[in-house]
Amino acid sequence: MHDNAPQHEYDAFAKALLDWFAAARRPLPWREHYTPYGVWISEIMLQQTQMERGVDYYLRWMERFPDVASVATAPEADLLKAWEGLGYYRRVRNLQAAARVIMEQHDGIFPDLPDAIRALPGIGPYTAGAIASIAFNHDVIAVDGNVERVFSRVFDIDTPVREKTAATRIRMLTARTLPKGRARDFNQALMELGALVCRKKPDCTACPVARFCESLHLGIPHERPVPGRRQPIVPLDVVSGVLVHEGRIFVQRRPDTGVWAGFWEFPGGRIEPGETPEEAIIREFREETDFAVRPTDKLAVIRHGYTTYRVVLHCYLLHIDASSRSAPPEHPVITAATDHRWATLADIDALTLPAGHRKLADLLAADLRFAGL
DNA sequence: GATACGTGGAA
DNA sequence: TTTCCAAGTAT
Repeated sequence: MHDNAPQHEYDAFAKALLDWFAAARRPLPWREHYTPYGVWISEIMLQQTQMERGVDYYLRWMERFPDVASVATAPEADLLKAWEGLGYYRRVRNLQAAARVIMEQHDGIFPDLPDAIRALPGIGPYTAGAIASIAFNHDVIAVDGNVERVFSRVFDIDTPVREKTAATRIRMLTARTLPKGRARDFNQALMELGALVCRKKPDCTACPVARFCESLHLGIPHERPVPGRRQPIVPLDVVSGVLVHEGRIFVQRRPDTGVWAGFWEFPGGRIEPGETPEEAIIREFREETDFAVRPTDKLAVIRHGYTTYRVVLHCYLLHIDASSRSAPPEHPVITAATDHRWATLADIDALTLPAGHRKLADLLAADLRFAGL
C-alpha cells in the first residue's frame, strides 16, 4: 500500500484485518470482558514484556488486587512483591500513584477520556490509546512496537521507525486506517497480527493483509523495520556475598532511587580492574557495612542481564573475619543501603529481590548446608 | 533525541 | 553462547 491509496483501500485493509482477528484472537484473561481496571493492569504489565509471562502475573495480581481501591491502599511492598521478576519496577509505583489519583480526583471511577487517561502516572501515548480503545472503544489509535513493525512493512518504510518522520507517518496511517466504532478490535488486531504473523521473522504465507503489503511485493519484508541505533551491551563482573552469622544471613535494602529502588539484596558490587573476586567482596563489605569478612566458599556464578548490562555475578559464602577489626554484627555501618536485616531463608523468601539475587536465594534454599537457616 | 529502567525467551 | 528484543514511560 501507498500513503496516497484511496480510502476504500484503507477500509479494505481494516476489514481483512478485523475478519482475521475475529477468528485468530487468542483467548486472554483480560479479553473475557473488557473492564477498565483489567485492561489497565494488563497494558502496564505487558509493557516491554512477553505475553506468556504476563498472563500468570496478571491472574495472580487480579486475585490479590481486584480493583483500583485495593491498589491505592495496598502497602507498596506488597505490590512490589507481586511484581517481582517482571522488571521495570517503576511501573508498580506509578500504578499505585495512578490508583490514588483515580480514587481522589475521579471518585474511584476509571476516567474514560483519552486526555484524562494520559494524565495518569505511568501512562504514555500508547497505553492511553490502548485503554481508551480497548476498555471504552473510543476511536483513538494505540501504536506500539507491533503496529510500528506491521506498518513499516505494509507501507515499506525505509527509515528507522523510532525516528520522528517515520513515527509521525505511522501514526497518521494508523489513524486513517482505523474504522470508526471498531477501535477496540482494530487496535488489538493490529497488535495480534504483529505478535502472531508479522513477527521479527514474518510468516507472510499466513498473513491476512499480504495483498496490501508493499515490502512483500518488493520481496523485502524481512528488511523492515529498519533498525535504529542500539545501545552497546556492557559486560560487567560483579561479586555478591552471603554473610552468615549465628544462623542468619545479612541482607540490605537498596536506596529509593535508581535501579531496583527499595529492593533487598546481598551486598556486593563491581570487580575493579586488577582485583580478584575475593578481594572485591572483602572490599565491598568493608565499604558498604564496615564488616570484615572472609570468603569461605564460592557458591555460584550467575549470569543475568539488566537494561544494557550483561552481568556475571560471582557469589561467595562469607563469615565474619575474627582476625580483623570489624563493625559489630548488630551495628553495621550502612553506606549503600537504607535498611538491613539478619534474615532467615524464610524471611528472604518474603522480601523482594532483583532476579539475580533471587536466583542466589533459591540456590541457598536448595543447599543442605543452609538447611537450618 | 538520548538515556535509564529488567527480564527471560527465541534464534 | 551471544544477540536481539517484547503490548513503553519518564526525564
